[in-house]
Amino acid sequence: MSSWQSEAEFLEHYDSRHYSGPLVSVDVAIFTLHEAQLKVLLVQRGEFPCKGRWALPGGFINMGGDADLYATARRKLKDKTGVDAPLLEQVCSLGNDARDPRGWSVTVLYMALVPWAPTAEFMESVTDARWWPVQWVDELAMAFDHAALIEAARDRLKNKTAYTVLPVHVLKRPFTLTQLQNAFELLMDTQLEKKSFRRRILNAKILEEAGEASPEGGRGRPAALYVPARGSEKHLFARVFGETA
Amino acid sequence: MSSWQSEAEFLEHYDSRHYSGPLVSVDVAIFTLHEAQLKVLLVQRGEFPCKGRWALPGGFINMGGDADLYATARRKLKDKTGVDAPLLEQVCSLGNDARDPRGWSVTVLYMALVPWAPTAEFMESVTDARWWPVQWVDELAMAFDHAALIEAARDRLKNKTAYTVLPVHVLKRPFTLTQLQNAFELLMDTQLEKKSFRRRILNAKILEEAGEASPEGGRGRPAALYVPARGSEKHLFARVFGETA
DNA sequence: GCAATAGTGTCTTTTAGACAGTATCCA
DNA sequence: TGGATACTGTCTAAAAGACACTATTGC
Repeated sequence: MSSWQSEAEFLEHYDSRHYSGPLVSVDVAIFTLHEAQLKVLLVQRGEFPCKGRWALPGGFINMGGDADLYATARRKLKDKTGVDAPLLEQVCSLGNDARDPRGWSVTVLYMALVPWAPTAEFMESVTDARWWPVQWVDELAMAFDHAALIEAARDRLKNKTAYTVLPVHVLKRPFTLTQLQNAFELLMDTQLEKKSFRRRILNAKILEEAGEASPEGGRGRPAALYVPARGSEKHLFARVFGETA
Repeated sequence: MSSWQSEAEFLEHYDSRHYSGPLVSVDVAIFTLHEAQLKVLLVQRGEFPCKGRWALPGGFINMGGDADLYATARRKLKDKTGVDAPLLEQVCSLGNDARDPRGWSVTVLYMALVPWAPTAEFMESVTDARWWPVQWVDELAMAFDHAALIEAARDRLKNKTAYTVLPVHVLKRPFTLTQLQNAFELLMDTQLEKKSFRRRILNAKILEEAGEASPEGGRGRPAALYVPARGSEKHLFARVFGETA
């Protein structure tokens, strides 16, 4: 093809404007728990294409300011929730020539888990964004293939909850084991045995005691409070949970 | 920003050439088993940048011909191995402003597993590609961040082998349980108990008997032969294997 | 018979499921 | 005392680890 003698010479003559590739965006499925429901943050698009429809927070990479894909995702998360470094991880990438009317486009999908409380105040200042129960997504007019993206993130969430302690990230700390079990149940969309749950979590030594609290309704025995121990995010159970094989 | 009245009008005036995003490529880490070693397919780059260095098969999306990212990956796989539809799945995407000297670039990484035999003949016609034992990758002059990509794919391979029957994809069919166990051990880089292995695989009912064969060395008791049953790729074990917790 | 490979019996250990039981709070 | 919530005891079941054992072949 070309006949440059060195990489330096090649790069000197390389002009990235001659490259025309697909559109690239980063989208973030941000989940939280509120009012005993799993909710996802959606923004109503103010511009074409898909103006007026609901979409995941996301957009193009800022090639000047974003050091990497994770930085783009983190920026999007902070823009909409005000929250910084909770759980934020890549789910997958999706690209084809049909998902965006502007042409071949690729999105890198991230998912985030945040406790609801710290976002509440900030969210009031973000007029175009709101939390929707995930079950309602089917009913909404969704932009692009974002309904499918949410499902992909939702699946990952469900799967990972079965062998990690991912749900600690949607609770404000400290929390009780009952609250944690509720979080697990909502993320996995299934009921769990109380005894099995507590045995599993406590035996793994991934929580630290942090006092005790009176029960939510005011009535009942006070519950022990916990915070995640250092490194608990990395704990992998050898066996998945909640399968009545 | 703009003031188009309808999506059709917006699209009519949209010119994708005004968009300047990151370079996007798809790279495929293709693994096989040969001579009792896990090997990865690398090609020696003939062009700048990184001319002369070893790289994963990959390149830009053909926006005219590739329907989606998977199609691009599949094309790359077929170009280099002649093999079509074995195991091919997305691992992750990696993007930053440092991995390619041409500027901000994103790669979508796939991994593939193929039996060695069907690739052998085709590979002779592909002069710039060869199988390298994965342990040797550290010693090679690798292009871009491809050493890191290989490690990411390798990690995924190891993890998934612990709760699926992924390794069936690197064996030519039919195979014996001993061959399958060897494949598991090479992909997981650990030793497995024979009895536990056989119990796990056979109880899961994911293999079908397919006659028997005389042992490889000519000596010894003949072994039962198996092929994967339909749907076996989707089988998920509830417990990871090979952990002496 | 021996070497080599294939395959089994069986005991222990770990951890989840089931579910009834006890503990501690408020009114 | 009773209702509500938190927490435990304990039996069973499933599946992995360990490892010695038997089975079938070629020489």
